[in-house]
Amino acid sequence: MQYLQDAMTPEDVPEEAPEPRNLRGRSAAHVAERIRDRILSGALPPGERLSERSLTEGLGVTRTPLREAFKILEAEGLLNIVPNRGAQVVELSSADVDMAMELLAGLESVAAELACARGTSEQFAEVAALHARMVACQRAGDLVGYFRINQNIHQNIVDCAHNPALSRVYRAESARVRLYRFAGNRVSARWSRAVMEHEQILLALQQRQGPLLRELLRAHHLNGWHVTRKVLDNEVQPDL
Amino acid sequence: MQYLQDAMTPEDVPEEAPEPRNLRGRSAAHVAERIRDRILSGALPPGERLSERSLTEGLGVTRTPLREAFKILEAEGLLNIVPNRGAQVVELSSADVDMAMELLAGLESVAAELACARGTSEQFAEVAALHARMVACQRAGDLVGYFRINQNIHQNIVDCAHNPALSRVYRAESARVRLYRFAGNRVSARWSRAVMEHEQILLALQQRQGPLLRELLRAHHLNGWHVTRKVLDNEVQPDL
DNA sequence: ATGCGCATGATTGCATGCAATATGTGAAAC
DNA sequence: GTTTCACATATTGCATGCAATCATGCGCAT
Repeated sequence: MQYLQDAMTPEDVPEEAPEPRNLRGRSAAHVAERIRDRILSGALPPGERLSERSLTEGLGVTRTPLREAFKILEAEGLLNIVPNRGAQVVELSSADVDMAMELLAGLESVAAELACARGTSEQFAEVAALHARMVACQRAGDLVGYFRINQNIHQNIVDCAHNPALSRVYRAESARVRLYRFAGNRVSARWSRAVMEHEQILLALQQRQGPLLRELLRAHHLNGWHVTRKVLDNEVQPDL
Repeated sequence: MQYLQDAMTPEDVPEEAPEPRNLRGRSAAHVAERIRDRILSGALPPGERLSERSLTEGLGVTRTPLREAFKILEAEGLLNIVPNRGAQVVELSSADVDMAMELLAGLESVAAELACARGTSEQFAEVAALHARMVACQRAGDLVGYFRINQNIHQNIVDCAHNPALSRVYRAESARVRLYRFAGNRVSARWSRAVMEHEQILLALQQRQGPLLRELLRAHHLNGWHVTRKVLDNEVQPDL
């Protein structure tokens, strides 16, 4: 299955918090974060085999914390570890992504009603501001910025539900399919429609119309994923 | 926060598949499974500190795979690892469990419509059979059996959605709160009502009435969790 | 040419050792 | 009696070494 090479650029990786000089006790987490960023940015593409030797040299740690990081990333669903044959970046089938998208849509629909019930107007304003920035990216033809902010908007809506467990699961599952997810946006016919849908979504959120928001998000997801799926299956030529 | 000491007895842990005699390459996963079982059975209670020494002796492995297992369980949300101070079983606050229950209810409501759309009648029969066994446990006063089968029924309904990602997330989140979740069932006044609700749920599932099933599951969850919460907060004396 | 078997080097899995940090204990000061 | 500090002990973090497994290349038979 195809995937989007450049869903995320290096600038997309938030610059890490000023690390404690000595990261004793945090090596594995630190390494996992570095590798996770490389996977999510596409620098380590699906199917890529991760050799312990090259990564220890690249990251300046020894094999023990590296192997611990592998276990973390495997638990997150980003790596497969095959005994005696090392780790490789998970490759998702079209069916896998279908299922993940269905789950994400479900999580968003759950979040919708909670967000309308509990989101603060500050949070809604934040979403609105992101939307404005996304439209600016669209106008400027900045695909990468558009993707990033789009992703951000959806996460922000989920966060409006004020349920950390929901936010955490959404974030993790979203990350798993990130590379596959946004290829549909390469079809620019979809762009303007997606922006319109987002405007409706924003309105429903601000007016706290939970059931409506739920349906809008569900429809938005289905629309977007339909297009994306066709691109991934090479039925439609992307505009690049 | 209180939790249920005996939500699961050792017999509850499915006897492991006949392991390959040599588990090279599977040590960490094996160890993680053993520790996970101990946490879910309550043998390792929330807050318990896990010393590497005692676990290596108890499990017959060395520290390297044990520490890898710790990382896996931390990623699953079952352990906290504090640098230089080892691992301990996660303790959830009342608010944490609230949020997790809200998420579980949401996941079930998403599953409901999918299950009605895609579940096979064999799967529905399986759920019905589990329900019958659960009622038998209720009549026999077998609390532990009742808890286990109840949990099983809910997982089975989710599995009817035929979405592996959804099933996986539901299983993981369900495990995280298992010890806290079923204390409400210790109030036997709740038992008969819960069984009645289950009968309605089963009916809606068999008749593939998605929206109805969704509402029934949501109500079932809210009812059950309300009672459980009061027990955990010591507002109601359990019947034990 | 093609496929198979085997030797050899590379890679992984895990045990162990050493350094850094935390913890426990008792003596001294107040 | 309580508190504080120093030291001894225990525990954790990570580097490294050895054994098991895998991958690669070559010779040999077909």
